[in-house]
Amino acid sequence: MKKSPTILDIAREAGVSKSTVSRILNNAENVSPRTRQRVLEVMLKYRYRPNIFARGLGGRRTGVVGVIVTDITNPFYSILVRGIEDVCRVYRYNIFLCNTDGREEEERIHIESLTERRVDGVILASTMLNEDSLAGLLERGVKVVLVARLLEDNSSFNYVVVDNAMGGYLAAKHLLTLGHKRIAYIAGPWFSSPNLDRFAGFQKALGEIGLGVDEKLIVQGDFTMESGYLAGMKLAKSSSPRPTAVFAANDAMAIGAMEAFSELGIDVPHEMSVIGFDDIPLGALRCIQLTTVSQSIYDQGAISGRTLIERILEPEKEGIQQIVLPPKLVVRKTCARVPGVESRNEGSGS
Amino acid sequence: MKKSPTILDIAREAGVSKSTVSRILNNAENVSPRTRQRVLEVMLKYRYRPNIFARGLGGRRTGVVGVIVTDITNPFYSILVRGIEDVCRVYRYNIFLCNTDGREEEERIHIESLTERRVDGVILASTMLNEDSLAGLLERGVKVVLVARLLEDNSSFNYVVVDNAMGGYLAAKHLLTLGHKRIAYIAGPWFSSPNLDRFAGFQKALGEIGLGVDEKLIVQGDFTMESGYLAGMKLAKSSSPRPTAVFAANDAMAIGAMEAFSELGIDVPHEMSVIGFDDIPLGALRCIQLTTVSQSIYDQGAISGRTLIERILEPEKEGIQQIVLPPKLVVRKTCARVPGVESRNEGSGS
DNA sequence: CCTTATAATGGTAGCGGTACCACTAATGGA
DNA sequence: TCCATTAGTGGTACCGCTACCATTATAAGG
Repeated sequence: MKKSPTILDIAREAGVSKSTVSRILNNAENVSPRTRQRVLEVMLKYRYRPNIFARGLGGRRTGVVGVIVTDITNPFYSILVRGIEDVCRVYRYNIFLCNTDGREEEERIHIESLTERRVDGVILASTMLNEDSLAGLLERGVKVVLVARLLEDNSSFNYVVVDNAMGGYLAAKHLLTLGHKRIAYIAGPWFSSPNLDRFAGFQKALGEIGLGVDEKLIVQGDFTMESGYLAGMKLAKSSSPRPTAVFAANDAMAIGAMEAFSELGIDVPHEMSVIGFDDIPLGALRCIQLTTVSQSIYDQGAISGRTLIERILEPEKEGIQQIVLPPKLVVRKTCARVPGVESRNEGSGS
Repeated sequence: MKKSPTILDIAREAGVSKSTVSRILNNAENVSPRTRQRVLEVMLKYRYRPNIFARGLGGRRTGVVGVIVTDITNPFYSILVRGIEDVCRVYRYNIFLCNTDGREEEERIHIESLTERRVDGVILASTMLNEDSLAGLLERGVKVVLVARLLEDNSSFNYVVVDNAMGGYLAAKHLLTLGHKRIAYIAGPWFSSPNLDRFAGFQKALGEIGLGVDEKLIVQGDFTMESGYLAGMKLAKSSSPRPTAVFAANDAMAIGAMEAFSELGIDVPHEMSVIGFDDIPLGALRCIQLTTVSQSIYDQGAISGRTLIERILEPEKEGIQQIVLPPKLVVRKTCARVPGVESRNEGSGS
């Protein structure tokens, strides 16, 4: 293993001083074209790359950000990360990828490690958020952007989210318009702000026509397809009378539930309407055709990446950026009108 | 923004020298328990974290590896990366994630950037591989592991792959056993070693019973679902007589093709058998039930991660590790016997 | 021709650690 | 009692780079 050449090696070989080479590395103006040319040739010859650790020692920016997600295997996160990576690449930023599996402890460890590695910023998309860790980051001047989740007190954080309450409202409204009254909710964890907000929107829509949420029709999930499957099973078997529609807090759970219904021979949409949230590509498959509330996942990633890098590159702009994107209803084929109900939004039908 | 405390701040506060603090940081033996205790308290109080750049200057290991994939959005890669991340976490290694979209140029840039950041190793899973970039890595002592792809001359590289030729053979054999004769192949890019090998295995199986591959039944794809869809369309419309079965070089393309067949009203499996390769979770959905050749993606990630870190941590072990995993046929519901053909593997049937 | 401004370069002190050597005080053996 | 040993420290020279100041060469102005 050859030792990497240093700035001194290059300087000697080119017959100049370290300073001159350093100037060229940093694109400084005051170097004669001839010297620059000669030094560049030597650099090329030795495949010289400046030692980033030596550079970083000066306390300048490191050109690295951390991205913390729950599980990259989940298409939601992989698309989000892709959006982030694409903008980072433009700015020549590298990203550290961290999976937490929703465990607060893992998240703490990752944040510590990222701090230690002196990242310029962190994008947080994981389910749990430990406010103490975040405080530590801010204290050290590390820029932070929350994406697709909120904290109780967001006042001091940059964030990018969809209007989850509105999304939940849209979903519920769609089902209500189709005449559904007994609507189940497959929930995500209750410490998750998207779940909370989607549920709030759902509840609001029901409330508007004087309907309450039946607690027996709320089934707990954790945003995974498996949990959706289990929830679907539970809903189909134990609740009587059976709900005519299900609003799942995300697409993965909606699809999981549909797996269960399919297994039990319950026809979607005619015996059971299903609506999800996220609009992951999977839902668009012909054999699924999931009606859902769309949030542009990639865009959220890209926007959060841009927000973060702007904050890093222009720290003098102190303003906090808080972006709320509008969700959109995507009607496909998993929701149908309740049999025997006229096309009215309200009223006692049946 | 507070300036981070340095080792000197801690030393002063604790009334000792830099050296002593450094010893404690590195768990050296010769420090009295009382001093250690006192210094640790000061560290805790100031939330001291050693500056990794200063540490790295000494030319020691950085605790970071790069992972280069084609597209993290592709479930194959996200599962692979997850496997890698999980073992890296155990060793407290961080990973830089890089997407290339299959572009050689992007890959070159990423490798350069990783070199600059002095990663200890790189795991390459991207479609293109630029041998010059690799040479640069090896030259600098950066450990390299190829995963799920090979080079023409692999002699000097660590790698982890499945036996793709065997997988292709298995797939073809399965279709032949069901009586298929006209079997189409939806190909990946031909510079991709998995595609090449899978095709070779496919060809071999056909050859064994005296069948050749009909060039008109080879349709070009690029491993994406969209390309599979297009290939399926082309196959269904233009080839006459239509093939009775399709072997797609990966699951994504197989599912894409099934989308096309579904759109055209071609029944899978009764009018068209489909077999894929990879065994991504999506294929196990009830509405897909794709018969496929399984390679344990997660394990390949985990094994390549372990291989890499072992190479990094024990550089004295010079041996090169080359691991070939066996593929496994997973029979689900997208392949059926050719109508009107008896249960014979060979012969002129019909 | 000398002075002064300017462009191009060299020299060197950090940045925050680690490694290694030097020193001190206490301990033990002769 | 004295010297050798050793555990526990402190001191300092790097690591490779940047920032800043000093120096030299060159050109312009009087």
